[in-house]
Amino acid sequence: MQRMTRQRSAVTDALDGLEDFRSAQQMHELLRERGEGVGLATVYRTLQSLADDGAVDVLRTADGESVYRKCARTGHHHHLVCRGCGRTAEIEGPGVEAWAAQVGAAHGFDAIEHTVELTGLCGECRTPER
Amino acid sequence: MQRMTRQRSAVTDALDGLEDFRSAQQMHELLRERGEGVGLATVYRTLQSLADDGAVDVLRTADGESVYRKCARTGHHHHLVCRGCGRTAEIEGPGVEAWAAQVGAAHGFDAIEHTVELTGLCGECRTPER
DNA sequence: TTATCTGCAAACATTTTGCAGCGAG
DNA sequence: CTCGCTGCAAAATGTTTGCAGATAA
Repeated sequence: MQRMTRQRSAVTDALDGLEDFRSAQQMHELLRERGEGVGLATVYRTLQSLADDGAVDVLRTADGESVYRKCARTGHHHHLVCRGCGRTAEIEGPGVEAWAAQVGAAHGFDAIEHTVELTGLCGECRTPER
Repeated sequence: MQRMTRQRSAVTDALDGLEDFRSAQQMHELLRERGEGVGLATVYRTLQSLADDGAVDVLRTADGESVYRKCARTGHHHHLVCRGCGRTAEIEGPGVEAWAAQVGAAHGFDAIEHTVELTGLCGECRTPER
């Protein structure tokens, strides 16, 4: 069904080494830096096929980019990203999972998935020149 | 600050008459059908400025379009979107806001903003042919 | 061998922007 | 009268696709 090509394993390997979401373009650049040249179109095609297989999670950012992350079925968690420096902290939402399922059920929805992303300013970025 | 032009009121009037999300392009076409010609760029600019003012909610569809709806509820709230038919329900997260702020503070982050989107399958989409 | 994958560049879709002219205040 | 707003078309952005050649099986 799917051939195991150099490019495809390069993409999946890169994904395995990452914990958070990356855009297709970021993946493309990352692979380029590693010396594993992969065409941008191939990155898109590969990520898309992985997403179709449910091997990665896809998410759309506020500015219209698709971001991908290896599907960590176990140990779901969320991120807290600094708007200033991009630093990220991993967090776990004890109540959020339950809240999502409950709210969904209350509206007659099933198979609930949730996206929770937090952004803020970390200690170092909180007091810039202002 | 903002001038009340024919185009701007055409857009806000159209929004007032709608209950659900529409894309900028749909709004553009709707206005055209009404005979109230408004340039596509103006529709984008107007919707964007309304969004900045918090007068409309913005949401990105799975295929990358931005959709807008008049902000019914005052104050911050979230959405539950059906992956099958796109139907949306407004929800409020009593605990989520507090949880976000608290988690942020625990990591030394300030000025927390959060993105929470829930997707699921609504009652009618739950049992398709698959 | 051969059907699939890849790379490139051109095509696409959505959104943004530059600029001259219009018009609200 | 003055700026901000508008419309148009061109540009930018992110993603998809056609096709010839490479390649896994």
